[in-house]
Amino acid sequence: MPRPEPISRRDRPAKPPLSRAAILDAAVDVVHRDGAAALTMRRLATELDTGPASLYVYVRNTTELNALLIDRYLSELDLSWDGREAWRERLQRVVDDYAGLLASQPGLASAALTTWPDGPHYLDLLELLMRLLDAAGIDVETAARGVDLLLQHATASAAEWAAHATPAGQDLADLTETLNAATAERHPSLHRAGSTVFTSGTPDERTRWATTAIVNGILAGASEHPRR
Amino acid sequence: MPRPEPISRRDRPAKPPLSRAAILDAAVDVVHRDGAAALTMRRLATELDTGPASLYVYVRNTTELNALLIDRYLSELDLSWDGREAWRERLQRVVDDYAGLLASQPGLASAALTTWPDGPHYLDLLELLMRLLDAAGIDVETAARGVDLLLQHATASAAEWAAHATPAGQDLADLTETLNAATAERHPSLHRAGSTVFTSGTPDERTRWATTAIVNGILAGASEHPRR
DNA sequence: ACCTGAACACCGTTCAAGT
DNA sequence: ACCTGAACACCGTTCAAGT
Repeated sequence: MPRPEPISRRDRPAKPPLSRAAILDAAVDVVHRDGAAALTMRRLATELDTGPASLYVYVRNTTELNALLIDRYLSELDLSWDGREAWRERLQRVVDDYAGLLASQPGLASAALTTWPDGPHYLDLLELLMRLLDAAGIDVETAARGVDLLLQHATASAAEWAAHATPAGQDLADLTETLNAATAERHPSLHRAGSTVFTSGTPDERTRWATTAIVNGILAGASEHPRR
Repeated sequence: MPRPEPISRRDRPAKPPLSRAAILDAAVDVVHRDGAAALTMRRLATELDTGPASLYVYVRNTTELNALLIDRYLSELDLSWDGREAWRERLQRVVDDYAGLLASQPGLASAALTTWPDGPHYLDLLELLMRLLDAAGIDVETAARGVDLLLQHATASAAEWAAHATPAGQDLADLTETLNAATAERHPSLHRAGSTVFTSGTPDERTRWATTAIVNGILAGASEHPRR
């Protein structure tokens, strides 16, 4: 009896050896197909045709996996600045881009909130932001705090945006309903403001407004130490 | 044979009937004893001496549970303002308090990020913030956006703080290490700034700085629409 | 040395069946 | 009508055992 031909490479590609890079590639595939929420150690192991335990040889834990993945996604962003575009415009754009990137895959943002992305592209992002704030005439210490705040804002916005887009999340109607409970007696300011003030405008526009406010705040004497 | 005495109430209190309130009480107990990360539907059911399915009669899902719980915790905060304390000071204090509250129980903050707290005390918080920004001379629409941003900041700060305090989280050393990879060629600004700029100061102090910056940003002509 | 099967200790949510 | 046992479809992580 003839030994059966091995299945051709084309039909069933040879199982590639595991490596950090191979794991990250598979992670990108999973996120692309089923969203970041589907990216679990077990799912990733299935994808790589192995058991979950094998991944732990290359990745310390889920947190580290997420940190690596975000850096990987960051590589798709334009993080250059020729110095000709006004710093304000460039800053607005990179913050928008970063928030958009994190929001593009539900779950990526919430990972970014509890994880410092770790890798060369994240450094590129930090470098760009520091350059822009330096161009704005802001001293290094203040700039570092500003970068922190801007990234926090971008990440949190993306997380909120993503959370309310999932089926388990609440939607805007819930908040409006809550606000309708505001009475003229106990909550006069809210009552006067109406139940839609907190939800007017597009999420995009609201995020841009906030970014502008933060930048203005950094410029407006934020180098002073806050009073207790 | 005499029927055994029923176990006395003192030894084994009568199983109270389920209700939203009873569930929330048990949730507070669980969080108090084992932290917000331990608050799961199953754990809560065990606590209430029933099966997890029973909870779904009173609470739609985990998201709603968290929303209710945060409001419950909010009731412990002082949300009054007599108008004598300067608005800036009062604002700083309530934001600090809110962030502290969310950070006090690991997991509460990350719930708040993806969940609008729902209940009377959350309305009290919104009311106070709107009053304070009104006292600062800010128009209603801008104030609403400002409140949004301030709460986002408080929540995100608490989430970060809590995340890095858990065993699974990264610690500051990781970020410093990442920054050490910045070279004078590719990342001159970072290289110049040094690897500790992003981690200098206490988390508390950094959060206060950011709050001040945001307030200044709201004041500093943030009522203009941002340029595209 | 490198890799992994199987186990441990969990999850949220649903639904058919009981009282 | 109200409640729930049991099941469904998952998790992250560890470690003893295999190649």
